[in-house]
Amino acid sequence: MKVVTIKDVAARAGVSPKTVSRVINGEDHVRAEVREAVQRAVAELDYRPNAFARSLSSSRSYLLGLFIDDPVSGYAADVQHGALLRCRARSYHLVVEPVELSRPEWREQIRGSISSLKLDGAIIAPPVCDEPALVDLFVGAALPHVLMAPSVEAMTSGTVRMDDERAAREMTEHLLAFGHRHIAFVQGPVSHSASARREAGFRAAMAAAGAAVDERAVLRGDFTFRSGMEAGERLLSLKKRPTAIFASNDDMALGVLITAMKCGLAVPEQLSVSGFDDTASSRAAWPQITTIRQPKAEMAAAAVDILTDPRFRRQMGDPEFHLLLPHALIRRGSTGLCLAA
Amino acid sequence: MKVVTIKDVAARAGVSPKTVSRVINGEDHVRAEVREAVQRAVAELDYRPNAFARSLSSSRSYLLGLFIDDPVSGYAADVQHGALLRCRARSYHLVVEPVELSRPEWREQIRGSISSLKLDGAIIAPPVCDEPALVDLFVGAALPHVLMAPSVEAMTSGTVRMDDERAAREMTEHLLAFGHRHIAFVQGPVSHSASARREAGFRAAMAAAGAAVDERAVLRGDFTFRSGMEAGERLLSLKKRPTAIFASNDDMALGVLITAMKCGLAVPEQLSVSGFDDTASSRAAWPQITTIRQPKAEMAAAAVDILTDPRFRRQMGDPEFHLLLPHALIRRGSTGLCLAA
DNA sequence: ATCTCTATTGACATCGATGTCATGCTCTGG
DNA sequence: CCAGAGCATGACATCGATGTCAATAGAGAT
Repeated sequence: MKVVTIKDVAARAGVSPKTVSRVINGEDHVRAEVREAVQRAVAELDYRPNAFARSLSSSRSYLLGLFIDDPVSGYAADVQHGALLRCRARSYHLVVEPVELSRPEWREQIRGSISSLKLDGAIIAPPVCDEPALVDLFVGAALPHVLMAPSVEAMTSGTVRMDDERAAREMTEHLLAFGHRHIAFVQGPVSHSASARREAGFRAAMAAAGAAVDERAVLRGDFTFRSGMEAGERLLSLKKRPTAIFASNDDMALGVLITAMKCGLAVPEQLSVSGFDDTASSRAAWPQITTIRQPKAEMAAAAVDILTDPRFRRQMGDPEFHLLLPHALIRRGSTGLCLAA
Repeated sequence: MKVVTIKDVAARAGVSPKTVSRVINGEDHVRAEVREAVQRAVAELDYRPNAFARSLSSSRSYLLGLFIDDPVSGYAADVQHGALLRCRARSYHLVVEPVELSRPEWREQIRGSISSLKLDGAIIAPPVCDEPALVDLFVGAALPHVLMAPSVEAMTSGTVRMDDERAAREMTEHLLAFGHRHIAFVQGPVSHSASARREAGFRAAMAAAGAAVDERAVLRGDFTFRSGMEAGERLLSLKKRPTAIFASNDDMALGVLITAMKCGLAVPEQLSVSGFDDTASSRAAWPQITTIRQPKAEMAAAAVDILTDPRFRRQMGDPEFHLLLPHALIRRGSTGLCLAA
């Protein structure tokens, strides 16, 4: 169980440990031949730097934290995966920290990870990125952090987001283009700031097209499959039944779709259904659901890039650290021409 | 930006750093009043031990690794969540490491995490836990590790599993009890050892009931929704159409179910469908899918318990470290009486 | 030929905790 | 009343890397 240390490498290469350290960290001021000798020694001994010793002495941890509300969701999985791969490419590691805002000890837990693990940076996913008390913890600790899809661009934090409102507008226009006028909308939970933006986009597009929004056909959901089913049931039993339903995420859209099938409605012939996010649920259905592709993995990867960019610490306010990533409307089988009388 | 160290606490409590360390780590040989004084000082200064310094000097890292093939799947999410919560309760942290067996550098990456992060233990999820070359990396490093749902109980590793064969038998019996005789089976990929066990259970139950297995109605899938749809299409176009389809995981069962709806078949009146695992997909459908609840989070939590149990290191062969967790058959709407002529 | 100046290198202290071991104390029992 | 056991505590070295700074050597300037 012998552990190879930097001293062993130094001895083998005939240099001092400090020089080995320089080579490992890609610093300047090392002659090419010495560098090669060290690299050879590293390879021969299969040397791996001890991450803890390195962190202790350099006060960098090479660790990023991912703070997330519901780590079981498909959304979380995509975000985590994107962050993980980019971390690996940058020789960082990722620590996932579930945040349970419902339990009072969440502050303690977060402060514990920050100061115990000496995180180099944090990625804060929705919806907890909209909790000011939480973000303040990071600001207070002067810990670089990036908010994903936040409601506002705080100047003390980096941000990575997509244009929810515009995307929702485009989706609504897509439905309008098919001739739909009576379009229902299933809202997301108020705790997600994206909910409001998506609804605003829907209303803006309707208004621009001169189509009235039937307020009885605007229902609140909570981004779950079940809430989508419930909304679907209520919408389909309306006297004036909508010809299209725009659910503000895919899980709810799937719920609506399943409900439509239960009611014997053909999709998209008798009812168009559209979602948002492009999570697995939108593909696990038939017809597959027309949706907005949210670049979740890319957003997470961009967050990692920002946090590991050495310039970031000094320039949190730099616009370069407020990214807007492009979305895309993905046309699939669940939306089509309005065939209503 | 002042960091509180153990020395500060020691000074405040009027004792030596070593004594503070004893209190923090709950060691014996500290007078009650001294212990209290130290705890008071810790609280007043809001002291948090530096995880890196601790790891460096104690050669324990308080880190567990979770090695997993496809971190985006619903299965992975459940496993991870179970492990995460238990880690937190035990003051450990979890590092998730995706393993891409398809890329040649996977060995390097794993060896890097093991020796760089000095993991205290590893949880190896299916299907990679059945890759001997991978497990050998941990055995070779003498790193305690637990295999989840492995094909065999290696004596060099801990194991946590469920009885896949028996569960599959029970599910088959459930269908047989509804009067089904012509039952189709959708196999999992050969890379998952659980696939074979589930199929064996299916065949055993069929044989015990004297029901013949129609080999044309046994198709291979790969645990994805899409492969379930494809299997469904082929099964439903068979001349001798099965009255029940048992898919060996939920994603495929969902694919089968959707295909049945496309074909206009009523479930469960004209076709019973059952799945396995109790992942989100089994509930994101209508009717909801009858399935086997696999205790994924519990298995992961148990793995954490095993790895953090101080006795484990010396007694890997101890039967106590080979757990079999109970499953359950969850009856939902997708299975019912066989109404075929 | 001498003097800067800079590129290269290593000695040594340091990060913040824990392991080891020595010390002094209290308590038991003969 | 004292030897010996055991408890409570602290001094000091240590884990394995990096930061600081001084020392050296060679290049170029005068």
